[in-house]
Order: sequence, then C-alpha cells, then structure tokens
Amino acid sequence: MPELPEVETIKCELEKALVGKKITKVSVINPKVIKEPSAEKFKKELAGATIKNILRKAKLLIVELSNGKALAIHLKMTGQLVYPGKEGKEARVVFYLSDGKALDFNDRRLFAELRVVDNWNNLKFIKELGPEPFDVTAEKFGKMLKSKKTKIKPLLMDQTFISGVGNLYANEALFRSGINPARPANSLSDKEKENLFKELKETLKEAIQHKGSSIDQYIQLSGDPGGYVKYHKVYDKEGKPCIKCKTPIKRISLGGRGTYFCPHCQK
DNA sequence: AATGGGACCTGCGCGC
DNA sequence: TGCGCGCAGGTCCCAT
Repeated sequence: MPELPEVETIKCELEKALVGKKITKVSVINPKVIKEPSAEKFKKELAGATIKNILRKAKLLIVELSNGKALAIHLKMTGQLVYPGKEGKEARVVFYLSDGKALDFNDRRLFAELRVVDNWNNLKFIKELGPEPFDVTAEKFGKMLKSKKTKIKPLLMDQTFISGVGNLYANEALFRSGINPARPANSLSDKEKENLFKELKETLKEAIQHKGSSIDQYIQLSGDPGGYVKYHKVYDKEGKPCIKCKTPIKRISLGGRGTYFCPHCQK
C-alpha cells in the first residue's frame, strides 16, 4: 500500500502525536503480523516503554523506545496506523498509551510485519536497502543505471537499487519523464536519466505535500485520506485519455505488477 | 543476471 | 442476488 510519501506522512504525524508518551499496554488481536520476537515477548518488551523518536527508512517505520529497543513497522500493502484508535474489525494490534488513547494497527491482508528489535540497523531489510532518491545526485543516479540491463520500471521498484519507490510512483515518474516503462535501464540517454531523476523526486515531493495517495487502504494517522490521487496521471487509468495527447492509457504487466503508460508519449 | 511465477492474505468491483 | 474471476501502494523465494 504505502510508498515513501505515505510512510513519510505517517511518520511526521506519529512524531507529533506520540513522542514522549508511554505505551502502557499492548493488545495483540492477530499474532500473524508479529514477526519477532513471540507475541508474548513483543507485548512485554513494549509495555512500560516511552516513545523517544520516530524514524522512516524507505517504507519502514521505526519507533525508538526508552528501553533501547525499537519497534519496526512495515505496512506492506494494507497496513494502517490510526490514532486515536477506533479498534475496528481490521485492528490486529492495539497500543494503549499514557494519554488514555489507543493507537490502532490495522491490516486487512495480514502482510504487514511488526518487530521489536535491539538494533534496527541490523535488520536484513535495512542492510540491503539502496539509497533513497533524495540521497543521491543526478550524476550518481545516472551511473547507477548504466550497468543495469533490466527494465527501468521494475528497477525503480527494486528496494536494493533505490529505496522508497513503489508501483504507483514508478508509473507516475516514468509518465512525467516520457519514458516507456519497459525500456532497458542502460538504454536511457543522459538527458532521459536526468529528467527521470528530476521527475521522480518531484513526484515524491508533491505527494508528500498532499499527504500521500489514498487509493484503497492508505489513510493518514487521523484516518483522513491523502489528497494526491487527483494528481495521478496514469496509475489505474487504463483506457482513459492521456492528459497530453488523448491516446488511451495502456495497462501491461511488468514484473507481475500493473503498469500504466501512454504508448504515444512514453518512448 | 534477469525474468516469471507463485506465495503470503482479505475483500472489492466487475461481468454473467 | 449470487458466484467466480481478476485485481490490489510490497516483498520474498524458487525455477528457468
């Protein structure tokens, strides 16, 4: 579900809402989402801990705690954090806080992953993460693409290559830079690489400003939807006219993921 | 090395 | 109204 802009939105809101508060109790409704340690230990290690700091690494949220441990949350496709919580039917874990309110962790499809760890830097997912688009220069980005024969769109979504970008924003950035998603990465000209890099960062930045894209499950911490959907130009728009040339937007499958593009504008 | 497929799950919208 | 199918902002694992 959420990509960098959505997770960044939640991160900022969690920061405002939760830092300095204590977790008084944790209720695990479906232990499936807890990957480590056991659900029992998970509850024990969180109860009584104060929330010190909230971080985001690509699409992963990290809640640093006063006891030196950290709660790592990957929302995957349908994870949601809602505060104050309502404990609806998709609530899988509920964190009760010292302010008398609850933070709900909802997850329809049970793909999400919650962990309490001693050192989040040691998580395999973290260690293998490539840089975020905001952490490299256009020059570096261009060099990274040079040795890659793989199709550009799946490459943008490869978290070990560049992190934080998912299906939605990969589609949008490629449309905005006029590049066909199936092009081999190393076939892009210097100009195209530079343009793609610029549009990728712009797209993410705009999405953050509008607090993310609520298509299906993503919502802000408050439960409100993010406002960026109305700015999408290709994602989920199969058959609709391209905003530039009116050619119907095409949907193909690349790397098993729905891929939307304008066959006329994206060469 | 790269690509495709399936797995993990639940639930929605569509066509019949 | 109901059923079956395809689809979903992610990631991991296996086969070719």
